[in-house]
Amino acid sequence: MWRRPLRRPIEGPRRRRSPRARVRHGRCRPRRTLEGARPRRPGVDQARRLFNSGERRGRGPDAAARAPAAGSGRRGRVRPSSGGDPQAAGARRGAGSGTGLDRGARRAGGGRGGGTRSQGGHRGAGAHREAPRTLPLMAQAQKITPRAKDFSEWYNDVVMQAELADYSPVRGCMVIRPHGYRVWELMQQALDDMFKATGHQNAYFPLFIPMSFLAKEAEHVEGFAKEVALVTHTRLKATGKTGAQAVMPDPESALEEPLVVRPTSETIIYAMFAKWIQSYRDLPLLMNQWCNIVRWEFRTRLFLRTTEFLWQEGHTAHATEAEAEAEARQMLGVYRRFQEDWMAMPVITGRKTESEKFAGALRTYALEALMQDNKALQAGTSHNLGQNFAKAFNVQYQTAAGGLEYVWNTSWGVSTRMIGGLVMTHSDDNGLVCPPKLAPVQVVIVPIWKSEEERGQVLGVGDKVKAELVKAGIRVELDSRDSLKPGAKYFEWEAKGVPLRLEIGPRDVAAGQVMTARRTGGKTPARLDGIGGVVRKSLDEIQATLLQTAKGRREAHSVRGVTKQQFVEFMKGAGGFAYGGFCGSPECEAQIKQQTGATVRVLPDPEFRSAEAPKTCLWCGKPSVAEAVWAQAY
RNA sequence: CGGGGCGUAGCGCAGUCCGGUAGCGCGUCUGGUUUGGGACCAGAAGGUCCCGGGUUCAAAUCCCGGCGCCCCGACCA
Repeated sequence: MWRRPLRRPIEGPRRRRSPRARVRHGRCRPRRTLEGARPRRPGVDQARRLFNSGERRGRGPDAAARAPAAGSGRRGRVRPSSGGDPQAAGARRGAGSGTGLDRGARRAGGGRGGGTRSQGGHRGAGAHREAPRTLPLMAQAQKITPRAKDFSEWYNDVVMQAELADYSPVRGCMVIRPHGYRVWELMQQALDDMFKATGHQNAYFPLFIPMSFLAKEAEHVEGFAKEVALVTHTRLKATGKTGAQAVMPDPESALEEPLVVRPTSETIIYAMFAKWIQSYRDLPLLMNQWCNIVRWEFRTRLFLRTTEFLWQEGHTAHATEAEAEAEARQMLGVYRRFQEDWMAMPVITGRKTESEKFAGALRTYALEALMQDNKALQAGTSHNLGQNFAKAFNVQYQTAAGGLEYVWNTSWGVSTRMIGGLVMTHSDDNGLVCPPKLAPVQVVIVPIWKSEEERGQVLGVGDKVKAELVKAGIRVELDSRDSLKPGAKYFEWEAKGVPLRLEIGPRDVAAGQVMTARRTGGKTPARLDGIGGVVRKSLDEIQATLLQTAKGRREAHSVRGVTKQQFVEFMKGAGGFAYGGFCGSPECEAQIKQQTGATVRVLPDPEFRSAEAPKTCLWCGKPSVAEAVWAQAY
């Protein structure tokens, strides 16, 4: 260490740390994360954060897409320390995995970056942490906070330990790690195939949009004004100072018109459509782009809401309103199919109310899923934009009859936020549970041996099994690391969500079988011959089971025909989806939000409506104009 | 913008009140023994104690000033 030279004292007896302790606020706005720290209780757990969750919804409609962020938060997980509770056996979490994660998150001491955080709250307590107890200290690898204890913290733990993402030094922005990015790639591939099958083509439009473009559609600008990032200069200039002040934007490089970093691309895309569309023969124009988006969010959460996130935005132009409406509905259906068949996440589809629709749209349709904490997550949106943008950007076409008409547009999108939905729909206290169709690793083979001879045997069998599964098109890993015991590998792969594990030990080799263990529970032996078929079948069953389980849970947390009083209690209690009549007035909507925290998630499509249409508004008692589904939302 | 708290090894923290040249757990690296649900022993590496000034023979510790982060509220919704 070292100290520095010093001199004079001032002194005063002050206790505590002095300087720092104060914060400066100034900017401090709460941003992202939420979690707070929580006092830990002695001994057992230590740090944990809590946070509340974030409730905030997104702005507009498309909010769905937004993701969260990270930056904030969290701190690290708990780590070992004291004895943890010995949870039941299985409960503990995998060690290996943790490793990387957490750490990163919190970043370096400097603190700066984003990381870390959190600790703050806790502090004080010296008490906690007790001395290392002898027990199974080892085992204390980090655990995942149980869902029942703190859902938000559990979510962060799962994301971090599954190595889906990590906090970055950039506030509000996260890093999607390889395992998480693979999930996104699998999602992209499935969706892209569906988009192509419905006639759409991919293209790529600029990240930067002239600020004036946003202003062309009044409602649209207003919807995004508070969260756009601007590029105002084109170069830096050395100041001669050191540290963070060493460079500054060169005043002489200021742009005459700032560029907006796209919060969505309607404006730039329709500006191009105006150029490409001349006649009715050019319609419909069906396009999609996969890209990143920036929306300056304060409170961010990993995947659910981050300043920058990845998504896909489809944009189409049609000759008639009916065609545009059909397109918007069709894509909503595509999303639903994807979310149910691939993500195994049941959704309710429907229309958004005026106050929740996308800024600039005529109508917004959305998909809403119920998470395990009984809060709704908007998982995707599809908009019928009417002629709003066509008029703003002058997108006209000549009709067969020779007239000139404005086109009808649609836009629809889903984002990396779906990964957050995937996590909150299926995962458990042992970590991520990933539906087979989207699992980066669908099967992991864990060999078990004592002697070198056995090692050679089980690895030999493992290689053969792996080859057979690869041939069957299954994503499989053979974990032959010899630095970890089999049990440690189980925890690690469970945390990462691998649906099926095959254990191969000397006894199995002798018996010509392998032991199969499902992430969703249950271990059974399987013959080596025909293992490919057995695995395929198991994966299909797991996929189906996850959807059924999620559906059952959603229905168990949905209520219909409740009175106003019951509704209030429902929202105050466990929460979930509440179906009921709605008078359509923004006042009722606002009051409900204020008094219960719930909002209208959607005015459900026919298939989700109650057998008997509600006659009166569940809140004010006036005649109902539409049935609505309320819930507290992300 | 108000309130509160925090910044020490990759991560979690102790040490700060009462100045004496930095410690614990986990993780990491080596070697050996292990391996059917988170291994053990031994050894090792790893820190500009957020930054800048000041006081003092001596500063993680005291004083002043910055920066950064977290939580609550506000805002948003």
